[in-house]
Amino acid sequence: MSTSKKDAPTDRYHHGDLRRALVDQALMLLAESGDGGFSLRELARRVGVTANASYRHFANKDALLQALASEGFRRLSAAQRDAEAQAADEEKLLAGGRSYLRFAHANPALFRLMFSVIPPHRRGDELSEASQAAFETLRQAVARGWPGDAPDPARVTRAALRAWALVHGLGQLLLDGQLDWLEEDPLGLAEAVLADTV
Amino acid sequence: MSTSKKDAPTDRYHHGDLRRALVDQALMLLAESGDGGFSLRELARRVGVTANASYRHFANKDALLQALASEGFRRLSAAQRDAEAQAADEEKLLAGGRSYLRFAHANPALFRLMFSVIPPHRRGDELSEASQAAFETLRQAVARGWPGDAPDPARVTRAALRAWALVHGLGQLLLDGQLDWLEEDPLGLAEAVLADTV
DNA sequence: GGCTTAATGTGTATGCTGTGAACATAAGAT
DNA sequence: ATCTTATGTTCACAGCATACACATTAAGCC
Repeated sequence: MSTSKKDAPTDRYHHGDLRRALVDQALMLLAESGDGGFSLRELARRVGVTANASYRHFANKDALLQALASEGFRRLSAAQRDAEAQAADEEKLLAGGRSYLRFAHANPALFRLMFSVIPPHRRGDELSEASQAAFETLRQAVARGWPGDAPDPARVTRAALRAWALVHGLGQLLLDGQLDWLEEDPLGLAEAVLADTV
Repeated sequence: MSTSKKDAPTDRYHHGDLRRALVDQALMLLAESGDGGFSLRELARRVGVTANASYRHFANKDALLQALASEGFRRLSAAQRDAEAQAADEEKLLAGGRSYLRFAHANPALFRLMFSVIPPHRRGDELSEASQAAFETLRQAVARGWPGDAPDPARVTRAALRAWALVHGLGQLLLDGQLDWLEEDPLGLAEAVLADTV
């Protein structure tokens, strides 16, 4: 790694790997600004490049956001699988739910981007694939935690939906600050409510 | 009611009741545009007034949105109370939950405005009051549906939170189009999942 | 009726945004 | 060395929220 593209990223006309730099900085900018205060121009400013440079790598702002959301779904799934792997059998589902809440809490703007800003019918291929994989992760967790055996697929989906709605609702209330006035630790409260019911 | 302000609202320099006209049109514009495509300028255009005229009645865009959100909470509470009043005793809670889902489904942008766009810590007095009253409506519904007697207030709050999270999560998934790929009728699906669990 | 004053709407301007088109520069192939 | 293609820059435009000075009207007082 001496003369390759990795080194000397400073003030050359060509950036080296602008696409990756944009995505990386965008994730940080998103974390700071909430997804309202996120602008392509500010992003370009941070990366040290002209506002329009990004258009060589992303068709428009939405395409950039889709790349970020896809990354988010991959990380969320990974976090879920990790959490489930480290939990005892009968607590795997709960552990997965907890990881969902923690992900939302740690990446509020990204979470909103993934679920609310870009609705499913506007998702491109990469994002569609990533999000469906994430739901499949949830579905399998529910299927594995099933009490009896030979679960009917439709019933599993229904149960997965129920679990998702609960954990997603808690996440939304948490992110929207709707639990703030109740206790000192909103995340703890959300996890407690989750543990009550799952 | 002949020569009073109610008549002849056309092309006078003074509008008559611009504030109300702004709020009314804003609710319609919100319903059309989703809350992204909502601009003060477009609103003013519709009401037939200059873009800046609104600043005589609302300090800024946010103040207008707060007025809309307040109206939303009042309507949501009213819908809940109506639904509960018309349901049998042991179905009141479920009926309330259903009305929550229907409200979300019928007023998606307003729903998002109420819960996500304006977080609690930025709510002004009017909005704070309206939203707290709405939560109180939910809490009381949960308290009245309690199986045993003499429920501990803290337990009631906790149960209310759980119910809220479920119904709110379903509402969010519904509005975000996350249930669209599963069935033909997303609202029906959400209501079915709700009925399974409450 | 006529005057004063406060309420309300208009015009103009600023700085932000996303994005299109023409141009400039760098890197690679021949 | 020259041509091509990928990549970044400049300039331009329209839409946005919003601030400030001004015009117009309605309401209160004599």
